[in-house]
Amino acid sequence: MTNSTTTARRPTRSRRPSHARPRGVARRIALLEATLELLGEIGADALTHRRVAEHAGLPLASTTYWFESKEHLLTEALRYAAERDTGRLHAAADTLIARCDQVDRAPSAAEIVAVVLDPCAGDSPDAPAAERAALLAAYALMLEAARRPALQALSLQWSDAYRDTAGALLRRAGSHRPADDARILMAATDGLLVDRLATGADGDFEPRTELEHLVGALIAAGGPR
Amino acid sequence: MTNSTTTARRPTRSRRPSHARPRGVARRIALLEATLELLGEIGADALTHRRVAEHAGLPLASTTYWFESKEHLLTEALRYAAERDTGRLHAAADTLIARCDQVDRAPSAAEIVAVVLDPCAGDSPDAPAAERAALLAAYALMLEAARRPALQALSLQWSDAYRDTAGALLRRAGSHRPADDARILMAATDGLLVDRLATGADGDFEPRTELEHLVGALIAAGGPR
DNA sequence: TTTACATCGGTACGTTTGTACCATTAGTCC
DNA sequence: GGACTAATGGTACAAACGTACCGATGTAAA
Repeated sequence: MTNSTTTARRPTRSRRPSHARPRGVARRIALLEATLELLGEIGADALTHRRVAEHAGLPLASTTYWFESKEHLLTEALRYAAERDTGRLHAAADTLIARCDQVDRAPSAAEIVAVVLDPCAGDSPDAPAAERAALLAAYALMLEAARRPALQALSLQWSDAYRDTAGALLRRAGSHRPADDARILMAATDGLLVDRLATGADGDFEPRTELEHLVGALIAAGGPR
Repeated sequence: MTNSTTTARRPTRSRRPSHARPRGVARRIALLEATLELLGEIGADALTHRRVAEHAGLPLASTTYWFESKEHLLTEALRYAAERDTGRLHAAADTLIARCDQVDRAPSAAEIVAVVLDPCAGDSPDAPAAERAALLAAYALMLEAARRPALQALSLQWSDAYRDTAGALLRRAGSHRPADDARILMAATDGLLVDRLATGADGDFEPRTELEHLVGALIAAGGPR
């Protein structure tokens, strides 16, 4: 809401203890998850301390106790989301690589796309809604990052991690320029998913199919030539 | 800000005259442009009536005179942006098609990418900053669209227009599945541009080059086979 | 010239916001 | 078990918000 310099009554003591206790850490995480869920459900401009606290089932003051400001809360939420997602991505990629190494074969386009799409798919029972919210939250934070240097560094890391992983898979699949191809694949993935959310075109096309075609085209390109 | 049901003092008479006068229309457009610029510069959650009015050099009341609510303002801003951009895109595409028809040749990958990238590039003197803001505004509205049906219909139109135009160009360039390829091209474009903004990786890669490679790969795919 | 309505800008109102404050309670270490 | 600090939750406040209101002013049709 940008209530910039409201009520500077005192020199703003620096909350944040040096030795957090387990229960406190759990609360902190609950707040981060509530932030991400709300970011996806109601959007960035409707996100308030009060709503985050309510969604997490915690008192209002817990938000400012664990995060110095709203900006700080957003930054930490992005960091949290990035770490969780890159973790999932790496795990999926490692599984695929192991499976391929076992029988000494290259990963197929479908397998690569499945890995890239995996962190979004989630494994919770209510996947569709959660997936939707997670995606929207991630993209909202990306947009915020364009304006805030602190977030920018985080999304650069996130983006690099995705690209490295996808690049490794593409190289094994025979891509002649894995780094570039990975960048294109990630960009197309994001674009397709956002388009689907923004237009509500749920049945009109299947990102997975489109991406498999793309991966096939990228790998084929530059090969025979 | 979501000040939902504030001050319902009276039955809210329905502003908006039936016959708008030229000066009024100009003001309305000034407000829409201010909205888009601010959306790109400061983000959705910092966008307020007051800031829009100030940015447009108009009194606060003009915002609520011309737009019933903040939601309405956002909706109209998206409509305005979509119309302006698809207009530019069509113009660029028509020019290219005419040029190709004259000497009976197919458009090159570079030319197609130039058309697709054109509406973003703008022609104003301060292109970089303006382009940046326009892009951010567009993507912010896309994200909003995922939650509001009114915006969803608009972004579907926007997306379709882009896809039709790009598809027509790709077909002429020899694509065997122009509709799908166009969708991928648009998605990759959006993804690359957003990534560049979000990560601040300004010199690390050139979307234009990446996209030209992509178009080449898409056209080649399915051809010889 | 009158009439009707579009437009304008200043202002007011009640709500919601971000954040500070502070009296407690609950762990943890000596 | 006393002392220290982390953690908690209720409350307070001023700023900023969305939006309503209204008298003044412009302008096209009658």
